[in-house]
Amino acid sequence: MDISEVVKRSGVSASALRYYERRGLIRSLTDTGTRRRFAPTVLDHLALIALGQAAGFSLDEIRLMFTPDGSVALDRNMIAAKADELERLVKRLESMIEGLRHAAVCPAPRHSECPSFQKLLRAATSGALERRERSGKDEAQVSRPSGVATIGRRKAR
Amino acid sequence: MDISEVVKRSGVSASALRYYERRGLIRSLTDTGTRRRFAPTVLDHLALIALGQAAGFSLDEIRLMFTPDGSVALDRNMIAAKADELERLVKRLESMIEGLRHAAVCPAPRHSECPSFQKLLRAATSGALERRERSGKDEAQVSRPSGVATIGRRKAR
DNA sequence: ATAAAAGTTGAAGTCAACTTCAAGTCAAGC
DNA sequence: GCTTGACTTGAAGTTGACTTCAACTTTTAT
Repeated sequence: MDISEVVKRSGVSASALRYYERRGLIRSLTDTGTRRRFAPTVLDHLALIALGQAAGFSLDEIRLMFTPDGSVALDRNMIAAKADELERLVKRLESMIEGLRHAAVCPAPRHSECPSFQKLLRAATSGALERRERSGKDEAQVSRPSGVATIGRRKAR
Repeated sequence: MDISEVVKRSGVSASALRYYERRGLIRSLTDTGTRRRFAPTVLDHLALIALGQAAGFSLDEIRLMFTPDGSVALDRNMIAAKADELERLVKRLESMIEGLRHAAVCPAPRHSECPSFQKLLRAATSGALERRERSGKDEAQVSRPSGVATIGRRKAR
């Protein structure tokens, strides 16, 4: 398959494919300068990459999921750790959702006077809640996507 | 309070405080060149900023939560929309966790032969799962934090 | 045969939220 | 009065995952 075929079938952009190749996540059968040709298995690889990203793995971590010959070899401890991590994240998000929903209907004239809101604030500042990141521009949908909190404190220094 | 006092009490770094001030999220009583003095209410502001960040709002969005005079004025529709968004995210994360847990114990010699894993892959590639971001270095904990998927497709353009 | 479309490369740009740096200012203790 | 140490500023650097650009080369269609 040529690159445009892979783009069509995978939904991954050509520049991302080239980037993945440079980073060692996928391979193509190519002499430099000529056009890339991909084996059909690249689609499976891209699927695993997408899965890994959705689960919160970095590209470096995802690369470890492939053996040098290109087959899949998941580190089960790594996977389980990520699942645990996601679970903790979900718990925090759930209390966050509850708090936000309350804030949206709270009858108190000022949120600073509402006990539930105070509790939310304390949960956000003390304890485990931390930085988050967010993506760039999105398209013409009404509701905008966003990123989500990470766990764990950053070092001051 | 001077800046070091705010750093101590809030846990927010001095450079972040200056950054927030430049971005218009907090205010200080200062003639340029001299040292910043913060009113005690800055701590409440910082708490709200931390909450907003944990919920996935950008700094620009968080700025909208403050009126020009510095009091809090939450847009309830915005809050409710964010709660909905987090809820969708949680649902996706939950199926992701389930899939990961399965992958970690799956008896199939190759994941590509496991039907549950196939299903996970399909869920990750087709449909709503998208890019994610992740934070920088973290401290000496065993398990590493990470970011999480966002919703919504980016334009090919 | 040739023009346009599609592909190639390395380098630089993007985004958000900060951090780090360099160079200078100010304040407090001895 | 002078050395620290805390603070100030604007500018530039960081991170991850890409995208965009400029300048070419290669196919494909006419």
